[in-house]
Amino acid sequence: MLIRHLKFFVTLAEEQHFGRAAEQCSVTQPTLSQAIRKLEEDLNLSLIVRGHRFLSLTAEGEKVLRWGRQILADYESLHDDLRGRKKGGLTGTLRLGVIPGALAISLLAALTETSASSS
Amino acid sequence: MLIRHLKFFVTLAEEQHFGRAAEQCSVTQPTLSQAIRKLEEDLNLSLIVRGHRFLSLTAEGEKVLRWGRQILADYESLHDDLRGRKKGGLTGTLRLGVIPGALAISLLAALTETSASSS
DNA sequence: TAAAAATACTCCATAGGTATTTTAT
DNA sequence: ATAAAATACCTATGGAGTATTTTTA
Repeated sequence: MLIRHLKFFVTLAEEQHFGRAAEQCSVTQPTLSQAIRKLEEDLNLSLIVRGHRFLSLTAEGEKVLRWGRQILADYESLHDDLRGRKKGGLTGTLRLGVIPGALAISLLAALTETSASSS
Repeated sequence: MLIRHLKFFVTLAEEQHFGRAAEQCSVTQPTLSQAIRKLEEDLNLSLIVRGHRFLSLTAEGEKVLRWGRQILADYESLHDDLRGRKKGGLTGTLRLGVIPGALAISLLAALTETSASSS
């Protein structure tokens, strides 16, 4: 799976239109269509409710959309980080482990000067 | 960039050894070597300090490692989510924007039932 | 009939394999 | 001599394009 193709999908979800999404990603409409099909194949589910126009995302598509955005955000942050652009504010990622029965929250990673994460 | 190749890189960082990393990823050593080179090319930086053995990660490699782990964690969470496995604890991602001069912290996204994010 | 997405095809980049070489222990 | 990574080479997959078809609004 190409990270690039996640971008196609997220753009499609925003544009609700294959042609406009393709244009925005600087690829042709068949290329974007094929990439979405490939994604569906890889994940073994359907992302889009298709008529002969774009209709909507499936429930699973909505899930994948949230995760796709997350992954793309991480990916873009990486590039910003590597290029030393910090864009004003400090941004980082925390992971919170929550133990439901115990009402305990363990803080697994803290914000560093630039950003940090751990598992 | 293939998400698969990020996995190669993270595994290599853990194993500190091309051969073992390749074996663990179920690919041959040249395949893994080539994939790492391709990553370096894509990102336009060097990830590994190479002698004729694996020596260490570069400083930039360490950065990429952190982000790679983050992206892979997201990717694996997606799969778990799609398959309805929630694995016990709830896990999510928060994004915190910090305004240095003001000592103010704005909470931009909260934890939902499964997980949520926003920008 | 116009617009949107799918289909059919072609081409080329590249992921991945096998075999081999190089070099440092 | 051995082990590790790189290199050379080959094949097959699939990403991306152009042209066309299909369908419905």
